[in-house]
Amino acid sequence: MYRMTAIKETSTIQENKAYALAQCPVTYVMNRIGSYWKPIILYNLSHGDMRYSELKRAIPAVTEKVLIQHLKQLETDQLIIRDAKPVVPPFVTYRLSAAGHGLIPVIEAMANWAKEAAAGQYDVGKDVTD
Amino acid sequence: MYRMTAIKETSTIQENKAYALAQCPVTYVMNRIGSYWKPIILYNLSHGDMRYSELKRAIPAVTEKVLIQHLKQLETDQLIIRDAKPVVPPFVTYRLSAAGHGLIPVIEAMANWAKEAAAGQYDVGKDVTD
DNA sequence: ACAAGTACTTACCCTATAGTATGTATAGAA
DNA sequence: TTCTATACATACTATAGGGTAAGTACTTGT
Repeated sequence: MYRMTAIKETSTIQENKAYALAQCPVTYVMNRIGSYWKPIILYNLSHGDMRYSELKRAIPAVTEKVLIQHLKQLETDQLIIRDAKPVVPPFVTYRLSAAGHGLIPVIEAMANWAKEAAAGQYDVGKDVTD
Repeated sequence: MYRMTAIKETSTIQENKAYALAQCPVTYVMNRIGSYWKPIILYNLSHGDMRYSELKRAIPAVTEKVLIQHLKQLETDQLIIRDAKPVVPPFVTYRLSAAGHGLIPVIEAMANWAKEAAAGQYDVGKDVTD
């Protein structure tokens, strides 16, 4: 059998992931907001509280199942806070928690990069010399 | 049949995604670095050029197939540059492109948040099981 | 009476991604 | 000669996540 690194011989992938997480701070972040939709949801909430239906309309490409699924996960991960008023029809708002607010610089940096890219700042062929 | 919103009646999901992309800058970013491993790869490259084998050792949790797959994709997306010296054994280095460098603030913001969270600044991770 | 709006839930399916395990070319070292 | 290292490639499988469609509870408006 081919000789591999020690960690692959003795550990499962989950254990490898735990190891990588301790070594790399970005890995830690990806385990929190590493899905496709989560940063998009957080981006929308960064402008202020939103009702469930507002989020739905703001992100029409996401299905209801996936949206609610991610909202639940974000709530469990303490990144957002769900506020449900006991009325009919339901009135539920979502907002960023303290930890969620802490992610705004990440989201802002993403938005900035997208705007720079859209403005053609990173054109094909450009290289970096440092 | 249940009455749905206009966009769902007339558009495919791909079209919905394209629509969301035009509306939301974060969506644009997620289409570039939206996988689990890409930000982790970029984080490693942000400290300097790396050979393929160095990346492999730096991120032991990722399999070779997935690593090379993402490197190819990042290269296609103009975020990294592959440099292969015509020697045996092969000597291939990867480095950030201009656009890749532009993403460093995003990666840095992620790393910062992780460090703050690890320092207990957001009181998360205590009652959350990953 | 019945549709409409709200915030979900659930069952089922399907595909994209990830993981496993192997193979390949080349040349110098042992 | 066989081994090792490099930087991949590839076939095959597994699973997690996402998509579709429909249902639920409750009340106000027509």
